[in-house]
Amino acid sequence: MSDQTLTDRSPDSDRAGGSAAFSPLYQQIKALLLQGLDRGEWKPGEAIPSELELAARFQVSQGTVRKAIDELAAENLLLRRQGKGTFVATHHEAKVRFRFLRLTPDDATPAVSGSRILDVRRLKAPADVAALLELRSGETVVNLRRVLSFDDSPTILDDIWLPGAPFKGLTAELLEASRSPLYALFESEYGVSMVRAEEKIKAVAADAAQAELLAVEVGHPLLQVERISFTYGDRPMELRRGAYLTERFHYRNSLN
Amino acid sequence: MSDQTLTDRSPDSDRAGGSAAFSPLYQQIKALLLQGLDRGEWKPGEAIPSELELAARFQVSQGTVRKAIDELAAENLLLRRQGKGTFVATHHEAKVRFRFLRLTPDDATPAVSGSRILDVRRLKAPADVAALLELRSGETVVNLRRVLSFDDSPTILDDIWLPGAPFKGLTAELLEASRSPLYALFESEYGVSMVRAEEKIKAVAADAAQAELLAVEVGHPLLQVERISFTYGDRPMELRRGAYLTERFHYRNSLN
DNA sequence: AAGTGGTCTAGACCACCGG
DNA sequence: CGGTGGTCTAGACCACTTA
Repeated sequence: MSDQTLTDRSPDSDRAGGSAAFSPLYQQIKALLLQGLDRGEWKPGEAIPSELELAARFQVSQGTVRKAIDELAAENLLLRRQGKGTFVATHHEAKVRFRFLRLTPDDATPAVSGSRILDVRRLKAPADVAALLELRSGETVVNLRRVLSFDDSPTILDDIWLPGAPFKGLTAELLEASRSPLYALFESEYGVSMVRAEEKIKAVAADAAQAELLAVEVGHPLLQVERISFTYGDRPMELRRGAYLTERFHYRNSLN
Repeated sequence: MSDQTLTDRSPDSDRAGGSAAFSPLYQQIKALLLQGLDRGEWKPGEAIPSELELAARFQVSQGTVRKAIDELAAENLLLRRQGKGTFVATHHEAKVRFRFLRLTPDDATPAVSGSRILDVRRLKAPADVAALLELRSGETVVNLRRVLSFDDSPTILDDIWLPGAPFKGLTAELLEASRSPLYALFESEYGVSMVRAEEKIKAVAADAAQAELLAVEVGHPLLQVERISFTYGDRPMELRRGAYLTERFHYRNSLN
């Protein structure tokens, strides 16, 4: 957060000029904060500077900084805590986990969960994966497959693809040693913060491989969830293809 | 919007008292606006009074009204249009329709859609339906079933339950005569605005009835979507059980 | 008591829309 | 041109946390 290149707002500049694209000050502040987050100036879980300090730094009023932070907080990139400060969102919290895992038990019984890694491989990205992750075809990716169980019954089959460069040194051992959720691991081990995701959902019939791993017959209906997760600059950083068993679980969603 | 019962904010009142629940002024304004919307003071598509007028009416500053409206706009109850005014959200708009229908063609080809009403009945609410619609068991409900087709292939099977009282006089003829989406009809004919919904999604196997209507074999995987829609006071006003064919469509979702 | 975010005000000015 | 929402400021005061 060194150089601050706010658009000149004197009467002769863009604001009064008319034709140039008009960008409010608070949007420029927001962009600067985003840059700071992206380059890791403040790490997940840490506090960013106070509103007054940022206002002084950017030479604007507290209200303008406030509006920028408001938007970032609404997007769940920042977390405000009255009396304490404003903090960078992190996946190292129980409540945040259900923001991305929408599968919920039909009855509210909390379930014991377990993860079993099937394999972790590095390979050249298949064309479809490369396209979705915005990689050049032939670039290295990490492919990770696992089974998630609840109360000892296998429920989720995940086929996860990650760009190779940011995830150097990701091994099965490392994954098995970690007890935190995957996105928390990505955050603390690789500095990759997942901020937003898009999902496409279908109902499909289980193929032979899926049927065996989930202990159902071939043809059994499965919820197929394809997710692309993004970091700060809307840069795709994970492709995840999941197959969910939905006998005792459902995918919940809110429409606003 | 007649009586305005804002909490006294003098030094001796709740704000300084300490123990009473503290509610910011703008939240009280928001609640008043919500009341006005609920009682139909301003109809969907109409403009609400300007910020300055509301500020004068409620004896607060424009900024405070603004913050109340900001939240209602964020929840999609109101729509701000610079230079024109603030409008009550309505389902009579193409863009709003895809806020509740999350099924999207895999390739972006726009599809011609058609609706066929199977039947419309009035009956005493089954126990599960009554519970979800927060009705006393035995109260009358309207049950409506239909098939939605895209490009002439049946794709969505809807089983819709509505509380009988607000939807008096709903008939198959009326539905078939209308070319607007269901929620738009509810709005203009029955004064019921759907504002928010919760969905629970599973993958299931088609039963005999579903298989025939959707022209697939029994056992074919279907996306089963149970939706409860709410009006202004978070009052449930529709239970919808849908079965979606997802060969050429998918359910899209964004995780923030 | 000091420092943080949260509320509220009053006023100025800008961007956009319509007559 | 007047009216609308949108931005920005400066300042006061409140609520909450920590020490």
